[in-house]
Amino acid sequence: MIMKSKSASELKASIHKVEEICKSNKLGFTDIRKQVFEIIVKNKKPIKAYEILDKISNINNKPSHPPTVYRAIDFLIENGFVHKLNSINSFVGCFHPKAHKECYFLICKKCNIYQECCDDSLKDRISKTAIHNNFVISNTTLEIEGHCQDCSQT
Amino acid sequence: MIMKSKSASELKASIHKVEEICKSNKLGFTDIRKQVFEIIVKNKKPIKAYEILDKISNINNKPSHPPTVYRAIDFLIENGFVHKLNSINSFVGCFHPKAHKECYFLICKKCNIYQECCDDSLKDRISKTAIHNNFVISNTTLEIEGHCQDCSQT
DNA sequence: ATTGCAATGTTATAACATAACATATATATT
DNA sequence: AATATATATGTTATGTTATAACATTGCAAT
Repeated sequence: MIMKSKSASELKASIHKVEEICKSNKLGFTDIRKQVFEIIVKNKKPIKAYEILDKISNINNKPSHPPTVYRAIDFLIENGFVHKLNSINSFVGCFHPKAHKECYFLICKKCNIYQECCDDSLKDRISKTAIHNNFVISNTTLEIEGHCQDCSQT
Repeated sequence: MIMKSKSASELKASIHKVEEICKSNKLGFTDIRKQVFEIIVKNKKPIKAYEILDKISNINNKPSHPPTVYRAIDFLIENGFVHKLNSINSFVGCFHPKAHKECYFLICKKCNIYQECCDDSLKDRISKTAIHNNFVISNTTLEIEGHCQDCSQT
């Protein structure tokens, strides 16, 4: 399943869902965590930590510091609300928080828009590959860089 | 196909093969590039840029600088002789230079040994996923982190 | 020999991330 | 309510990873 960008309503739903999950799991969805989460999910492209830092500083009219942002990001990743794209040191919101641990991404080098792609057969193959090697997976990074349809048709 | 570590002869063969490829493609396999390549392939684990920097400095008995190492790494990656593991900011030699563009990796968090894993059916699935999304791949990062067989049996 | 090009040297700094410790805020316990 | 405990945040400093920019070298082609 593929989505290219979130609509306003999807966005709201996404934020609401995370709030619910936090409430029912007694996770502190504090102001900063909420701010960071919203900044990430509202951004159309993967966003970098220091971009988040700037935005947070603006929102609160006072300079924030890197640890503040990175701690919030850690919390959000740990709970499956956002993902890190290692190949571009950037962060994206998860489309299906708690629905899965692993996400796979298509990242367009030109427009930078990403697509979260949770292909079951792909997931299955990766899992089989691990089993075949007696390997116990804790975390998978699959980032496919290239050009999306729009950007290929130059 | 999976390999856990290179034997001494595999190592030699690997270095020789790269030399041959460079010769026949008129690529300048200069001293520094060769040094960096050997450091990477001889290392049992993925190695970091600044570790390479230290080793280069020692070998040549004079301090080298980051750009020297990063340029050599760029050259080696461009030509498919080494890979970068984005999830751990480290570099590994490629077992099959020029035989393929993409490699997939199992990375043990405990012993740090990696396995290069060129599973065709996995390759195939990734390719199908891209096609299904009208996405043209230029580069794929698949890094599976977890525990290898030895380290699981604690 | 001089021009052009590829590679390297060198200095500085940008970009990304965390350690360590202080302070505050919330929650639970008595 | 007072105290203890844990969780979260503030703050300073620094560690780690990577590149920009420009100077220099060495070699090859005309």
